[in-house]
Amino acid sequence: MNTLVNEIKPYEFDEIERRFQERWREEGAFEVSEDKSRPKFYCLEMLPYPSGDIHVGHVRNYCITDVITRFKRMRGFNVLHPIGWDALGLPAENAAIKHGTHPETWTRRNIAGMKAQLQRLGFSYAWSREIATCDPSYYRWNQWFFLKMLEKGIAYRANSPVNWCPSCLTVLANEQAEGGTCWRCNSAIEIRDMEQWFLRITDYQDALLDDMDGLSAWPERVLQQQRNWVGRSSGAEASFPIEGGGTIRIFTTRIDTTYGATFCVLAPEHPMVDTLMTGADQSAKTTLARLRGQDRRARLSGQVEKEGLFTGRYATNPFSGERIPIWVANFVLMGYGTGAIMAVPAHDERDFEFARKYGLRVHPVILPQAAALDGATMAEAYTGPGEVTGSAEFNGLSSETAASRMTAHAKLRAFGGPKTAYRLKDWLISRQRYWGTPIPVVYCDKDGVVGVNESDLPIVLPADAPFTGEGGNPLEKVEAFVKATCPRCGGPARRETDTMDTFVDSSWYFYRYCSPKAEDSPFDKAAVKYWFPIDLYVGGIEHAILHLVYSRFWTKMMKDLGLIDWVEPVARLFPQGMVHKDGEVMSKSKGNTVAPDDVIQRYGADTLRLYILFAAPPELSMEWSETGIEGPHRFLLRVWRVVQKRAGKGWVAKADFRTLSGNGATLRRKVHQTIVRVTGDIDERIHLNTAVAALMELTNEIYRLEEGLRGDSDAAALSEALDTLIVLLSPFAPHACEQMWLDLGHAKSLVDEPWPNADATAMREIATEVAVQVNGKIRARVLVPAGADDAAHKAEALADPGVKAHVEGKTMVKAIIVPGRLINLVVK
RNA sequence: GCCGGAGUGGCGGAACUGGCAGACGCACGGGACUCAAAAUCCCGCGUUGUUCGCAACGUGUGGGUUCGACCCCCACCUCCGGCACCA
Repeated sequence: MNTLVNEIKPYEFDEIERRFQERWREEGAFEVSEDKSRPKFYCLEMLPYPSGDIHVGHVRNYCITDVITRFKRMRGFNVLHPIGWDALGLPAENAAIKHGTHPETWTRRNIAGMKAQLQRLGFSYAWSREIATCDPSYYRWNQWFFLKMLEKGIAYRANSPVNWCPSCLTVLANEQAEGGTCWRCNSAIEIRDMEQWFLRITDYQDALLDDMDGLSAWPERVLQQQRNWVGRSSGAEASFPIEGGGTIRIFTTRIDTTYGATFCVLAPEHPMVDTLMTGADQSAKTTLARLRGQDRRARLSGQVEKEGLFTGRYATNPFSGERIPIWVANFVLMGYGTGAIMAVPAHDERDFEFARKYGLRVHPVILPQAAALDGATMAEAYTGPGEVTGSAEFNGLSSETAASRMTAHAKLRAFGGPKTAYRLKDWLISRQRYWGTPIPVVYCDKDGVVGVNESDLPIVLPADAPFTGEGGNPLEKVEAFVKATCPRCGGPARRETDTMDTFVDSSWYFYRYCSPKAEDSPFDKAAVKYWFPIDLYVGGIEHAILHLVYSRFWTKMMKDLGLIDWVEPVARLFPQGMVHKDGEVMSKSKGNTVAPDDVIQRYGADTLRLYILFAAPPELSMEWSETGIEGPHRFLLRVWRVVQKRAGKGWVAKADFRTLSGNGATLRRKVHQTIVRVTGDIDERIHLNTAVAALMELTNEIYRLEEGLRGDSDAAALSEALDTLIVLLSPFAPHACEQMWLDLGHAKSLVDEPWPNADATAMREIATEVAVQVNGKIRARVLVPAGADDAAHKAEALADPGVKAHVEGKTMVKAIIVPGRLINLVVK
């Protein structure tokens, strides 16, 4: 019978965790107000979609923010750490159709379940600020914003070719149909001409790019993706007169090559094509129809072979006066620039490929490094800069100079001028589905499209819509909803049944957290001014474009509405890595998820938190391993045991550490070095894995030295070590630490315990081990007293027998000495 | 093709500003405790050679700069992410 084992209180994590979770909840431990006496810290995580169950992949996101917020709070910050639910959206409606329930029932049930899961993990949320975007008290402000934007012309209705997902039965924004597939279900997108609601995000395209200069704490890869997405390119426009009347407007980034244009190309969808080809024969018309019918996805990705046809018509190059044929071809896209180009095969790869296929003339006008090019024989286009040739008065200029002179010339002669093209399109926000924010407008026979009165908000989703999955938007079938009166003339009107894209909801939710109960405005201006900007935003990299571009746009738009006076919502963005299992990203659709509940049952929430943070740096993907979790669990048990050995023996007041020596001093040095490491790892670098490693090292050191500690000073050093270990560990494993803190004799909760400062004196070493190199190779390690000068370092090195052997009989060229670290003796 | 990021033991990873490569953990091997097992504790753990003192090699490959390179430069290979017929 081992009596020692019986003396130690067992680590009953389930009981401990539930008890402290209950206490934090009762005390409202993480509720905050706009306390101006302390510096604020707003830490945000991307609000989850209540899909049903969370898996450990989600948990990772919340573990990172939880450690940081608990740490910041202990450092004296007034920390806002809110949570909410991105509760509108398609899966709820699909579930309703499948199971015969209501989307709201499904959503509320999922929220309740997921909330319980999050609480079981002990996350430090300000629960009183919880929001759900499906609450009319939330989405009424979506409607309010919409009315403001409608007034300012930022929201508008237009007929245009839009992306239609035949599986989700709704239109999608450009961003959500990238590559021609639906972002949600991957179905191939169809293009339909429909009248839809748009937000004029293109008004902000330059601001979205230029304001990035202020986003120095955003990862470059995210900025790069957003830059690509906005796709700004500077060039020029020019008109090419058509023989027999009209002009073709083209966009180019290489106006310096205009004298080399040997044909023009229009996109098959270009509005002028039909007119130009009125007289064309049947086979040409058949070809055109085929080009128009080609798979848009394949065309966009360049996987379709270049194909085109001659219209039979000619245009005139406005610079050279040259007569060039007009073609229609599938490689020119209607959605970019003007949908028409001047083709310069000698200096553009695509034009070159097309010209060679159809035997069109290749005419070089740029000389690479003054070498001549032959249009008949060149094997590929020359796309670099060079000296302009064959271009009348522009000959001899560099391509750069020629471009600006020719742009000016075009402007002077009124056939063109400078022009910037963008890839970004306006944000299409209407959706033909029920479970979203109703767009607050009515259609009146007399007044047309009219926004509802602000006093009529919110326009609430009717509870009695039929979810059959057939016959379009369920809202259309609710007579009481559709029937409306015109706010302008009071006559009969039909209510809009389209709802908003759910990305509207998530574009400004982080403002709502500042005053979630505000009733006569989307948020309280003073509260928002106090908390903004968001100091740290943690979430998945998959939102680099969609959510983060929309959010930045929304903030800029709100500034123009006079609601705020800044242009960027997020100071620092931290995209966390994904959790993988069996080499694949963990996800519901892959069926490889691990539920936190099972892990908590076996090891406890504290172990789960520690493991997730220890296994990999937060920004890298981590592989979930069933055996790896044993390490952090054993670590926690080791801490528990060494604490329990001292528990109940009373807290030892700080002794006079100046007399400390031997093991006590060694321990104390380690303690204070650990404070420096853990603080830096959490605060600046967010390298939480190495912070945990440092705490493991400290624990190992306590175990190593514990038995050799003697006397009051040593006891005080041990007491300080245990206290510090628990405080530093508490953001990672808060429940166990709260318990151990009590066991060590403290009365108050750790939640507001001040974070320790390192004592520089304690960290000072008496003597340091210094590496000795001879000609760059390590030959020995010698002990050098702290603060020793170069000569003393050198003397210690030369006294070492191992070093002597490598130096003897040779001439000392020089000695490089890095005090306290390294000595390198260079000999010949 | 273009733009980012990365490549370190059997594995996850560490090395912060050019200064002791492999911290911390997993797995594995050995030992203690035990009737036994689990748990725990201790020791070992890059490769090769070894007279057990050490020695040589070693951070994707090849070169370079430097007293000194995982770190900087040049060329290349591989992997991951993004963009891609954007004129």
